[in-house]
Amino acid sequence: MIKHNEIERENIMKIMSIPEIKEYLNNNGIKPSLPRIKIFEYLNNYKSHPTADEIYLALIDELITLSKTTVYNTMDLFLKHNIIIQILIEENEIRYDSLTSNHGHFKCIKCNKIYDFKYDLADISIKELNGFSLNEYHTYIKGICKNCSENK
Amino acid sequence: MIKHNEIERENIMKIMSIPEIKEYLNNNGIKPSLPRIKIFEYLNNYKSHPTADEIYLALIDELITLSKTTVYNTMDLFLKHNIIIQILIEENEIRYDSLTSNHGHFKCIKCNKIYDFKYDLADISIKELNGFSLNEYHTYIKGICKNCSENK
DNA sequence: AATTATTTTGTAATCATTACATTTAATGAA
DNA sequence: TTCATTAAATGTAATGATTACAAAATAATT
Ligand SMILES: [Mn+2]
Ligand SMILES: [Mn+2]
Ligand SMILES: [Zn+2]
Ligand SMILES: [Zn+2]
Repeated sequence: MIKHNEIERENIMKIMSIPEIKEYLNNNGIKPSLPRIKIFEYLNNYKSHPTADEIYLALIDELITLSKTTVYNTMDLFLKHNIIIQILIEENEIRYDSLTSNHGHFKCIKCNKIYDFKYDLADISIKELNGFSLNEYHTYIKGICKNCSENK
Repeated sequence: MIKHNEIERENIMKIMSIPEIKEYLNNNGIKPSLPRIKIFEYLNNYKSHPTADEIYLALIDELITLSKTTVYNTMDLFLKHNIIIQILIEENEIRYDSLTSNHGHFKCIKCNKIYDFKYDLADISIKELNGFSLNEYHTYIKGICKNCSENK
């Protein structure tokens, strides 16, 4: 179970080939079964931050025996091995992201697309949190994306 | 329906008396019925950022006919009139906050307490979001609070 | 091949939230 | 005050995402 370094983490969002995904899962202690590979591929190589249901619907045509339970099980497994994170933006829906390094999300309320952005909350000193130990940062912003503003 | 200014907003988190809550609801176009007053009082004067269920359980002894539906209806009404916000920290649970001005939340993973902190994301320029219009900022941090660290 | 462990699946249960229809309370003419 | 109208609160049932659980399929090991 090799620990990945920062440079490798930065690369996670790059599109990965099937052999690369296999190796990545192996390196993180996950046996790369077909559903796991395909689910990770979809998560990592497709632009969106999908829900479990979206993953299921995207893959069911190809993996015709896939069950939703498998998607949920796989998400739990990926979470346990820290190769994905959950993101909460709308109530009652969990989205998943294979980019695990700290970054923010922007959700456009017109086209519903979720954009990543870099930022570091550690830059800001928060006096109310002196003496606290901060482990996980989450930030999301809602608004209207550039594309939707222009195409009025 | 009077528009409140910044100074008034800053005061929201201050503990409010029943007559003050009545006036506040009236000023925001909400008829101050007993359940509404009590729910807002609990939300505003009690430290926590409760779920609908926590509000219900906290008030049912006093308002013995209160229904959970009323709590949800009231939350929707308060949201529509912008006197509360929703906060999402854990999956599948919606919490509510009567402090509507932009601020962050810290959730301690030991004692589960949720702390407020001030900060302004607008201070940070995010180059990926040039040309986007940003409407709502949400930030939460998870970790261990000072109190829980000290009482090891 | 037979045995054992792992992975995947289908079905049923859970639980927060929502929908809806009914009851209760408040308002406001007559 | 009484009657009619509107608003508020309630109880019950439905929804829908997630989880629990046990069986079936697959892979690994002997
Ligand atoms: Mn992301
Ligand atoms: Mn708060
Ligand atoms: Zn958009
Ligand atoms: Zn604590």
